Amino acid sequence: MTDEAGTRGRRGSAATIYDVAELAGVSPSTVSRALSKPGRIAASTEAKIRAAADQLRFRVNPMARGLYTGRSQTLALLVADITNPVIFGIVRGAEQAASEAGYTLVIAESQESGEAEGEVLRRLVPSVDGIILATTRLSVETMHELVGDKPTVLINRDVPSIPAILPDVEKGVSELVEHLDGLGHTSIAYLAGPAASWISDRRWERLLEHTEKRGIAAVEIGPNSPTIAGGRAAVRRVRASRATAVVAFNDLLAIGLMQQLADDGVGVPAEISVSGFDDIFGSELIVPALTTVRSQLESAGARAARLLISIVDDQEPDDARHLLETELIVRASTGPAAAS
Amino acid sequence: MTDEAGTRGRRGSAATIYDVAELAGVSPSTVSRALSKPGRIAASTEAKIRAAADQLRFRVNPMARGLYTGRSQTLALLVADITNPVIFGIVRGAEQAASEAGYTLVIAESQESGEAEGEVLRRLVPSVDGIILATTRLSVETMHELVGDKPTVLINRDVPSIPAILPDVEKGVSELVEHLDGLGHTSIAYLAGPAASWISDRRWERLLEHTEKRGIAAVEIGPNSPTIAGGRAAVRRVRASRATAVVAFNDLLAIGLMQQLADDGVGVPAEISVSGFDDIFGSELIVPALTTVRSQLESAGARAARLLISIVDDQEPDDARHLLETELIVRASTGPAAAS
DNA sequence: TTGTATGCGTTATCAC
DNA sequence: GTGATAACGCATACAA
Repeated sequence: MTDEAGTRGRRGSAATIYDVAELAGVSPSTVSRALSKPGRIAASTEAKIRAAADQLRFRVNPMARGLYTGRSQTLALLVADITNPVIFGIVRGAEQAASEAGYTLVIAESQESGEAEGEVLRRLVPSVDGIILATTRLSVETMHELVGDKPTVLINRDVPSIPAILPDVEKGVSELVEHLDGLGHTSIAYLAGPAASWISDRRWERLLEHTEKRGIAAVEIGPNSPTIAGGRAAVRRVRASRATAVVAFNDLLAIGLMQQLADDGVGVPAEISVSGFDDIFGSELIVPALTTVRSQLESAGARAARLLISIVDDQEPDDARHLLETELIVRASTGPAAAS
Repeated sequence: MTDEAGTRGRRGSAATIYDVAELAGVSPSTVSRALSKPGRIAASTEAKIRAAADQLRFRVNPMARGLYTGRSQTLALLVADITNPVIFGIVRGAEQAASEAGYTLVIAESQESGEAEGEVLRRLVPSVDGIILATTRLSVETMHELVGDKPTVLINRDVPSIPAILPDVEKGVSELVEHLDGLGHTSIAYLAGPAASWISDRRWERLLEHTEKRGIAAVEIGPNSPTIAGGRAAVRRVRASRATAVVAFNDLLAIGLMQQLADDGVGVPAEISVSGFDDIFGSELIVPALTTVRSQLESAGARAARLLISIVDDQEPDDARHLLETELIVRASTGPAAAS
């Protein structure tokens, strides 16, 4: 057993099936079969081939395989902002599901910019087998133009004819409104997300529905950048609205708002109640801890990846358009309405 | 100008340079040249070719190109835990630097497990041009065996003969010890990170150096899982040590410790001072806000990517082993030593 | 400047 | 069960 397993083909390049074939004394096509299919080959020669492959440290060249098969075993996940904690769950879930199925996940970020998103997508599309678009800002036409007929799954956005993983906004929002109603609030301000955010519109719609039903006043303030800075910037309009409770599009906005309120000496929840969406890392750290509507982001990522893979592999997509449950997490940032 | 730009080669597959060549009335190699090189071709034919390519929505097949060139224009970044906020900066910096240089970044996670890390790496290595290993747990031998001669850059770990981006622990730690000394602390506990963490050892070493110099007692407690749960679990040993100040390996540990101390009714910083490393999102949200040593993680990611690309492209690696500055951020979790 | 021929490493189709 | 051969799409060496 020679120690120099690095006896590669020529130069310093990696071993190919030709090298393995030569060492094992068989033909290259037999090597290919032995390493792809399990038992469609004589056990003895398969053993020889495996030994030779090990000795040469053979690894199949993904590009050669991909050129022939037309598949890269790679999926793309496009998100607006990697540093937004909401994304974690999605990323981790998608990454795990992808790698369990033997796929590699490429994560790309559009930096909250529609143009950048198009650019990134254009570059990525040719080299992946499928695409997950999380909270995209793209118009429907642009989306279709860019992805073409490449399998695509959406997260947090509903476009006809494109499979999607969507939250069941309904349950969480109804619980939230019920909670605020129970605390005596009669006027709620909704701090909206970005202008093109499908999910922000859905949240607002549901909120409006439930406040109407309960005879609570509701006003939409926005659009806002879905960041801490965005929340801080919105404080003036929030206070001007005289609402006794704020529902922010996401936790980042809510946290920014609370920080600025604290700086301004406004008590939360004594003078104004604040709540958000997503239950990000940090929401239970802040003081007062944030009341929020949690979505199952981790399953969203995993489900999106599994759904995409089933489409790519031409299987029966079993759980398309299944909704993700949401639930209210009550913490300390919401309290009884201030007597006005 | 026909509207059906989708007139592809055969079936529904994408257009190739052959299709473009036919439409433009030139040879495939001319198409290849026109689209790779800028001006090494007659302007008139180049225009024709571009028009044809646009009409057919031609996109070069990355696998065909890669098969020939041996390059995938892809880099891998391996991290222990995507959901750890420390990683954000690294990921974002690396992603930006990579995509600026025309590279795609694949982010993979080892879930804090050495075995998983090896597995992931084994799968990724053949399909990327280079690798960034952030806070790896792998042994030096395993690392060499897995990456082979593939260009590699380390973050937060120093291994002879492998380029690395390292923090200058010195400055931050000396400032921290000086700060604690100034507050009258005479006994410090270091809450260590995982057993195989190079960076945890460096922090402890430096800490020891500076406490010795100042005549302060120091004790290492650990190893600990670098998570909130790890911090909570360590509280008993921390209190048993009777140290008046704790320096945690990272902010997550520090936060967990503070949460458990709060649950136990121990005042921070009144009874014990707590500090961490990294200045993650959440550290200024918690109450009391966490005193911490910040590293420039975003530049670490970007620098690692740029360094790796310069190696892959065979350029002069200009800033190898340049250290990243660290600085102390004083917040509310550290205060005067309790009278014992 | 442009066209022709060849090879990158793999898989699938066809003989044997 | 195994070997020869063509094809995947692109980029280069060489010829024209």
